[in-house]
Amino acid sequence: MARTKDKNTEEQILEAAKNVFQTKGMDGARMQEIADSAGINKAMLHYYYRSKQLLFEAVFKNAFSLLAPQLNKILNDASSIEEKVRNFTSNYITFIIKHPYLPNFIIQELNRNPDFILKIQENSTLLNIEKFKTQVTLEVNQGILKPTKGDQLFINIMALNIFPFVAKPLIKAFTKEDEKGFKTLMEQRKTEVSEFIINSIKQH
Amino acid sequence: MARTKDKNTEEQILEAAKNVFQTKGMDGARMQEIADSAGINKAMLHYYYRSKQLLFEAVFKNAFSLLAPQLNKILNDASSIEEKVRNFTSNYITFIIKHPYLPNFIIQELNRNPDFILKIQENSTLLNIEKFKTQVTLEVNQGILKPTKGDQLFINIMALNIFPFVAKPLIKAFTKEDEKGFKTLMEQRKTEVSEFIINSIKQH
DNA sequence: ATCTTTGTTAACTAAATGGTTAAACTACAT
DNA sequence: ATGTAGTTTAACCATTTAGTTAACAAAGAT
Repeated sequence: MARTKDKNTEEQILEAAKNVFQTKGMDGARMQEIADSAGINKAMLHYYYRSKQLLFEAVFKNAFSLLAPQLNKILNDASSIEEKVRNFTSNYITFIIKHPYLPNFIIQELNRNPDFILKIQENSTLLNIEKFKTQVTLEVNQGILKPTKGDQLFINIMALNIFPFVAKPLIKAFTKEDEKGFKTLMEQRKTEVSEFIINSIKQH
Repeated sequence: MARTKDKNTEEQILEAAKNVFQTKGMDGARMQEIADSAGINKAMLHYYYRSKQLLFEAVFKNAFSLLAPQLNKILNDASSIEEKVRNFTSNYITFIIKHPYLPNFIIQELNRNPDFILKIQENSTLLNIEKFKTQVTLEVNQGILKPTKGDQLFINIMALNIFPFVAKPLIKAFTKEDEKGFKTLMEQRKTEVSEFIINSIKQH
């Protein structure tokens, strides 16, 4: 019985591969587990994607292209720094609660193989903080912000938004919160984090 | 020729295992590579540590026991929140520059197997932020700090200090800095981060 | 109807990998 | 010098794993 289901096999594989790679990583993932999870024969993985490496790259690019527009908002839209911080923080945390394994997956795999970032930089022109830095300098000169280094501010925004999800097990251990308590903390952060940042950089 | 060198074999293995596990992770590490790196026969790994799992756990506990005193400073010493933030930030960044793979290793492996944290919680009484939270509440009531949630402040301090090292490849890509430029950014952060935090929470 | 292309499977292969074993070597106590 | 306990090695083993193959099924195209 040929699987003439609504979804085509190639997409089923990608979906299954996403789940396995994002939870186990490249080294921990097994082709057999991906096949089982997709409900198909292992040979199909190679039929559609040739090798584990290529299947992994398909998953990775997919993940990154999901994340990129989120980051783009803070780098390249027209609003003020304060608005950007507020919007980004709220949107990003909402986004990650929907895709909990994403940031950890990307960071882990980039550390394993930093060359991956080169492949990504070819495909997307973003990943450039120059515009953001210029805007920070401008708002500092206009007296809107206290003296602030654009690159450090960018790092701080990323850190405050992304880190809690990456270090989730650590944070749960320290705060003694369960899954529900952790989620509450993260919901709080949608506004807490932007207040924290704005408080620090806004000229009063 | 028996290796009657100054360092005993067991320590040589642990040192080699540390290097391999911390860069490749549990799944990516190979026992043969650890043996080669230690300059000894693979059977010795099992002679001294029985299994890959146990060798890994020895490395992990070692890594964590190196990190714990750092975190302890901010949780359990007697200074004010402002002093704690300043000292911790400067000390922690210095510490991590010396042990660059450590935070990523711990975070990656805790995500792979969150139960590890249980084993650690048995051995060390630390990992408790209650004292820190009480102190924050106290300083808020004394009018030293603006209204601030202790647990969120703790997360923010961790995030700002640890994240840049965990996400190093991403940050290098965004800021277009090379290794040297990255290190300069991190050196700046020894004071930048504490200013950023103090600015945000201190009552003026 | 049958030929061809595409999709799918079970069985197989070669290499890698964690772990074992039996023999050999070292140092030291007697 | 010899026995003994601890240490080290080369060779081996069983299993896992990514990848291949050859045969088979489905569905259009002619």
